[in-house]
Amino acid sequence: MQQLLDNITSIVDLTSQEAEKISEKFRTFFLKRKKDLLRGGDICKDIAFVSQGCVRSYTIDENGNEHVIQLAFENHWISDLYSFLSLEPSTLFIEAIEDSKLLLISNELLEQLNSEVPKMERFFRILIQRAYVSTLQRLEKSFSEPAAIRYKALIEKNPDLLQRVPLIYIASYLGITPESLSRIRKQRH
Amino acid sequence: MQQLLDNITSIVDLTSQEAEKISEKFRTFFLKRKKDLLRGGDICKDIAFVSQGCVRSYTIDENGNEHVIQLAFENHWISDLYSFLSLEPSTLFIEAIEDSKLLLISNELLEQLNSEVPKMERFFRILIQRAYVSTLQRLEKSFSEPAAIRYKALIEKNPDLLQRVPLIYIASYLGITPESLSRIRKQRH
DNA sequence: CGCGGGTTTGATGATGCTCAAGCCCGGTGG
DNA sequence: CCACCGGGCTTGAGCATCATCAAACCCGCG
Repeated sequence: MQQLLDNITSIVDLTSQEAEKISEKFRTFFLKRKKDLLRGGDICKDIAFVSQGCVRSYTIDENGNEHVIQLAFENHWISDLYSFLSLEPSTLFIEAIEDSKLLLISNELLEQLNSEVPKMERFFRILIQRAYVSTLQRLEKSFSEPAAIRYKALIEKNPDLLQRVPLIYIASYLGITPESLSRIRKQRH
Repeated sequence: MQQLLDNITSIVDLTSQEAEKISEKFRTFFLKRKKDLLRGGDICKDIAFVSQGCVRSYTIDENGNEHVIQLAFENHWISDLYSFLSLEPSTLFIEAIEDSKLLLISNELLEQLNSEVPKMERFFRILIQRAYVSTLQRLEKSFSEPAAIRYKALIEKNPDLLQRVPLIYIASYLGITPESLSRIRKQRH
């Protein structure tokens, strides 16, 4: 739980009372490898902070192909924001890649928290801003750079990805097939 | 200015005092076709609400190719959020496609506004959330669907695009070249 | 009238996909 | 303890999509 508070205070300051109010709204949840936190079609009732482990979100398109939207290691957040906020059925699946420990907060408790600790509104705004900016960059790179370069950049920025995430998910995150990634990896060095 | 307030109250309620405080922080700015609001390398000092006209943001990659990031008509917002919030030099250009009327708010005035009218924090959080979600969908579609289908969907959702935005920018927004878009348009009907 | 931006057309090639097959290896059950 | 899965990864052949380069076209506007 301290880990969560550290994550929040890296963006906004908290008094100990505020920290207390935050802590009591989150609940711990253990998710085994390959198990779902969210299934497409369900309503996404929680936002998750990854305390330990590794989690991915993905969609399944009309042809039945998976597309990894997000990869979240420790100290990152994951959710289907659209469903969480609109209360519409989700189009995303969220699944553990490793046995993971999550801290969850529900929609209702987040509403409460936002009114009790207005700073949290700011915190989440900044969190979402960063996610938005990085998604725009990801989009732009996917238009301007071939997959080989995006792969190299991804691994350099995140070396433990290779140890912890199967290549099929890395390929999907990059928007290519496992076969293409395999061929990319074979080239050069 | 009423247009701006309408846009805000479509998401959060405002008292007339709050509306007043908001109005006085924005300034009107006319931007001629082909003129820049922001140049890459500069710091993005304002967020813009498009009151009339049409504006685009784009990057220029290492090879000198432009990539349209955003297209904003009336009642939409545009900025380089990354630069605006971090005060780092921008990587984006923002340019008018049509003669446009913008309402601008600077970083400092927005800070003030956020503290005077805390609802604005909420408003912008929701605005950014929506932008984030739609960018994620755009990314996923660009991985899962060929350009021809994305083009069709874009035009159906936004028919006046064809009247108002040159095809080169539409192509770029879709992540393809003008030549490819031309060929897509030639096929089927 | 001619310039120039936007669009089209054609030829060729790169990137990445599909389908099919095989390999490697860790886990499970007999 | 071994045999046999089965998931993850690789390899190959052929193909779709889209890019590149070069040229021509169209048309509004100075």
